Amino acid sequence: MQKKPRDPDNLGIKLDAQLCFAIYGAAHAFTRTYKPLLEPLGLTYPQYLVMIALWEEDDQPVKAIGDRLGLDSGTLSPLLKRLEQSGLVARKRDRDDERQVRISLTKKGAELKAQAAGVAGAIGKAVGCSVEEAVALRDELIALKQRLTKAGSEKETLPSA
Amino acid sequence: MQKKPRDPDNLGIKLDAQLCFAIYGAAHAFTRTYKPLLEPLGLTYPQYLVMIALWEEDDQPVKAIGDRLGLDSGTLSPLLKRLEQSGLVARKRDRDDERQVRISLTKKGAELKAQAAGVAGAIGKAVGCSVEEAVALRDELIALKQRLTKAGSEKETLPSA
DNA sequence: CGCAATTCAATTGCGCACAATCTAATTACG
DNA sequence: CGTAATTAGATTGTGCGCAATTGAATTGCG
Repeated sequence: MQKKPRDPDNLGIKLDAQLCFAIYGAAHAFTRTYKPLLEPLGLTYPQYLVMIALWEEDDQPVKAIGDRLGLDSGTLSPLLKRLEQSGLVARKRDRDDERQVRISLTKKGAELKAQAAGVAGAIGKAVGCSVEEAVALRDELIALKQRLTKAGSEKETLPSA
Repeated sequence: MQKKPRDPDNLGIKLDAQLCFAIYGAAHAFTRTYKPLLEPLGLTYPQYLVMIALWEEDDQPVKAIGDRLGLDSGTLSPLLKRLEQSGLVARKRDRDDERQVRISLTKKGAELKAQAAGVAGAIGKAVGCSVEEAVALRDELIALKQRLTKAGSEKETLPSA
């Protein structure tokens, strides 16, 4: 029985549909898994990602966070205000470049990192795979994202030409 | 040099964070890839998924579509109204069970399927992999989703016990 | 210096996601 | 039969995600 790859450049609508549902479902399953774990911390999933970015490097401008997460100011501005209201971050204009708003962790925000370790542990269980498998999955997702992003821009990110 | 899997049940916050960003980024990259392709059809990505479900099987109740996509009525009700306003679907109460609203394709909605084939082709190129690779990716995503969903419920979906 | 182009952030508007609540219809049970 | 429990769908409120616009600050260039 052959695998009849009769359209190498075309997934076919059936498979395309299945891939659609798969990535869509996986992403939502991920956020749904996180939600109950993050609730005790008072964070949503996107807010958690912002906090991770700040735990990795404190005192970043909005733009840098946006680049890291692939979000624009339309999403980040209100999100950061909520984090500020929660007392986790501070927002202050950069003295040298008044266009920029630098986001920094408050004491409370920095302390939250300890609790986040527990979240990571729970996710490890939920994903139900070894570190090696998690690494492999991470790399595949990154590769998928890069292929999609590359196809989308198709200009600036050319490999060598 | 060993791979020191010192916490087999714990991804570690570093890897957890990376996996977070990876799945988040991949999902968004996917929808961003679809967006310009679906715009000519007048569909958003979630609307496209609903249309796929209806192309596969016409005349479904809202509940069935929700189960297929993992969405509730809070999301689907307004979305379906927009599809109705676009003239792609019709909503009518089931005679036998007046609680149900059955969604069916209009002529226009059914005809749109032909154009969707072109979208699938473009995605095939964007994903930049063979049918076999796409199948593998799909299966991994489905497996990931199931592991996450299983961990979340931890009760009803037990494998055998 | 002076003005145009650029950059950063905020705001607005629309469309998901999802929890919580509500109404109406159906089913189950005594 | 009648009431309780269940089910389907809609509605409300909060929080993303993103395009488009706005406004302020900075940079570039003559």
